[in-house]
Amino acid sequence: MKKKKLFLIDGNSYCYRAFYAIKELRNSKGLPTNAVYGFILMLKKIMASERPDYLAVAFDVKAPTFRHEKFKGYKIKRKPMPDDLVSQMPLIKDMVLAHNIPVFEKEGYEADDVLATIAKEASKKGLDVYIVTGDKDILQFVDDNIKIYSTHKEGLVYDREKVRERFSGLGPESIVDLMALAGDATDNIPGVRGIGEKTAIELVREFGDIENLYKNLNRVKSEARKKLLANEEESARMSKELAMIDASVPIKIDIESMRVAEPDSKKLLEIFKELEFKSFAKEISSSDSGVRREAKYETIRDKKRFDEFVKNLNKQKEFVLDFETTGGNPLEARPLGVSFCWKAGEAYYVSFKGIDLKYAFRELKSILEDEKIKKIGQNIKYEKLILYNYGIELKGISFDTMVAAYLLNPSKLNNNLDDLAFEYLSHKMISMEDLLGTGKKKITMEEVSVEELSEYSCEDSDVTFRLKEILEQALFEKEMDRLFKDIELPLIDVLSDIERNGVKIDEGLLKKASRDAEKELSRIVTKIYDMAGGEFNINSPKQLSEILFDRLGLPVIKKTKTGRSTDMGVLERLSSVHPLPKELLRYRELSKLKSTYIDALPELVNPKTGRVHTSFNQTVTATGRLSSSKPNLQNIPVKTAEGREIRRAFIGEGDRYIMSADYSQIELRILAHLSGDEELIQAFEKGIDVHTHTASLIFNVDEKDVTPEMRANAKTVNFGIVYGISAFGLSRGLSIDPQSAQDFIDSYFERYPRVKMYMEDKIEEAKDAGYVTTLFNRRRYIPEITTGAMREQQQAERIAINTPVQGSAADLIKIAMINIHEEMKKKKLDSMMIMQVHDELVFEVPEKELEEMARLVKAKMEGAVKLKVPVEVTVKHGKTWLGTEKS
DNA sequence: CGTGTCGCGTAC
DNA sequence: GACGTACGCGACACGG
Repeated sequence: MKKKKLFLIDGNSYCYRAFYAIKELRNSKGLPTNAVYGFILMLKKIMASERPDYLAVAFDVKAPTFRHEKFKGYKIKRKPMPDDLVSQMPLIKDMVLAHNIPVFEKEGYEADDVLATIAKEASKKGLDVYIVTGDKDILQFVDDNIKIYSTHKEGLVYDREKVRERFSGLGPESIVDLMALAGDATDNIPGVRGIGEKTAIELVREFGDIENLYKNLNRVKSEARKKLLANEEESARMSKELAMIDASVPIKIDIESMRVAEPDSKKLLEIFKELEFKSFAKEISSSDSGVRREAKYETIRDKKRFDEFVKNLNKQKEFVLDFETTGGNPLEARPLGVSFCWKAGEAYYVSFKGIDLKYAFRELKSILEDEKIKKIGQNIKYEKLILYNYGIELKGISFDTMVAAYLLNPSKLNNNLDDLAFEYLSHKMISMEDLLGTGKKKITMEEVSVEELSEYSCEDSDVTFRLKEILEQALFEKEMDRLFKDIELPLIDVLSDIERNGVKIDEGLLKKASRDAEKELSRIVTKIYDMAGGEFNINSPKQLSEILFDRLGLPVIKKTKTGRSTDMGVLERLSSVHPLPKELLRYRELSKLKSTYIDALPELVNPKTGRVHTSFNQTVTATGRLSSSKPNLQNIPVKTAEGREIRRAFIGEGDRYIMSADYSQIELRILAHLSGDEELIQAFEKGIDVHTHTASLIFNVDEKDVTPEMRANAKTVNFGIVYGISAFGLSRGLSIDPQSAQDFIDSYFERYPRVKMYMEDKIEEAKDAGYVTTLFNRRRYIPEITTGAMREQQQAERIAINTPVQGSAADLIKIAMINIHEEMKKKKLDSMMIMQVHDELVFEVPEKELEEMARLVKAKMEGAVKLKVPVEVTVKHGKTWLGTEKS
């Protein structure tokens, strides 16, 4: 019979190894986790490759060991364990224990001693023992049954033979003498100064051990060597004792307890979730969380059962609904079925393969439009948009799990149901991949069997229902229930309307612009090739930098991660040395306009409505702003005259007008409010142009003497302040040296002292609480402010300054949107809200409503929140988004 | 041939 | 590297 294998792991050695092998890693709370992660990987690897029958881990105990007692001069030269590793040690021990692997620690002993003690015992019992460590001194214990498994070198296992090979013929019994002479830096054994491993091996081979060596010191050939040895005899003898491992540690050894067993998956899962090790967590948690195990799902496919179901649904106060569709864009997607849930573990799927869709919607309409029957969803805006297509207006939205999860942590990348289920319910959902397959065998939603789709959909609804309970409580505990109920939930209705409305695009104008741009681009391209001395791909920064810096020999101004920068700033500076960069700038400008706007916009016009319907995402930005995509309507050019022309293509339908309403200096006003700075508040109260005012303060001149250049500089400083200014950033913005920028900043803070205090307060707050908040208690966690490296901490400080300002502005405009939307409905206006661009709202307005809308919008925007400063809104209108005149 | 990353540039 | 927040284009590298 083959001998059973026992693996004994030196926990500390493993921890160090893991800590340095895995680059920095933290969970979202800022807790370092890299060593735990690495430890698990190594543990898994050894389990998989060596298949041990028994396993145990030993750790050093942070206390003076017998070695300290014995040798008062035994000074700790070893660097202390890094703080980020110290904090992980308990986690690692818990994790090991959760694997049902015993952990040994003994006060006054190091891990080596404990391991050796166990190894001797196990060896006696006839086990094949492997000690896993990076320490050299343990090699003294190698014998027929005990081998050392090195953590330093992959696959290196020391048996007797390997030890002899490594130390030129010397065996395990000579290790302590070798170390007595050569010492061991990693294990803090001094040895004899001036004697290295090579000399030590020679001496031990000749004299056997150091006792014999010192008896016969006169026989040492080299005089110099003799002197070294004589000088440090004491150190050598001490080193030998230090190197000797004590294999008689008084611990109880029960080999059977080390037998490899199944891990405690519940405990392990808890740890993995806390540390946010998603992949590990998924491995152990498949579908055992109870969601499906206890579930009763029903597929409704005939009319009789459906009619009964509708009666039942009508009795509910609140339920989840979730559509399965042919996918993607809600204006084009076709519903395949819909699931409902009003009780955990119970869900119903109505298949439109069995029930006629038109009939189903006719029956459901009154329920869906009943304000008093509450609706829950995961991204319920999607459900609302689907229903619009069938003339149903979903009312009574009471919860959205995606939005709720976003509020709880807006920095998270994903708030999809799979991730939320896993995070909050430890439930691994049926994935899209499970449903549709992958690669060549991939099918569409329509091809999925009704049974499978039903199971999938019911699970979604069920999970959404369960999530709601948890997220609702969490929002309440963090005092974000008002933000959720009063702002984010009502906003869903507003955003659905904006998206459905869309905006009319003048496709003819863009077609012509495209042809014009095409012509001009080809002219520029010819010129560029000519100047460059050949054709190349101008769009490729790599090829371009070869032309600029290699062929033309222009100076490299700035580097990127992967090469030499050719961005705008660089090209501008190069244009004084060579004519090519100027042409490139022109090319870049025009091709950007053409590819991103002129050609992209018409592609997104919905053929049914003749308009573009953007998606306004409510759960993307870390600050609380909205984002817009497909197309992004929030970055349509405005700075340059040529770019601004794009806005001419945004038009009203027929003879309707575009009306836009802008907050003036909203972020600076919010800064004035949040900081309470008298000087800044005064400036706004008096209606002074804030950039002129800042200029007069930092340049120390009368407001009437502020030159346009001074104002422009002050404007850049004002922006910088909001972004969490740094001398370097400002110097770049103003094209001046960092010292002069610092001078600007200093004089700014001198004149606006409370602004400076505000910034310091926010940084302090973020350090204390771990997060910052906005006017309406929107929260953003910034763990990097204490856990990060220098650079990250500085970035975190700027985030702490900027987020309350940017986020409060977002709160403000969201409130305005809700109030305007409500008022427009109440007054049954024919106008439509069609865009939001952070500090601007855009409407499509018939002529007869121009006046009323201008008044209404201005009043609601300015009055959204009462600040310590007046809020000003400028309303303009015109036939296009470009040609707007004051209303 | 699809996917992910990078450099770059647009907006507020 | 270097002042905040986004989205999206084209190029390119990578893995099937």
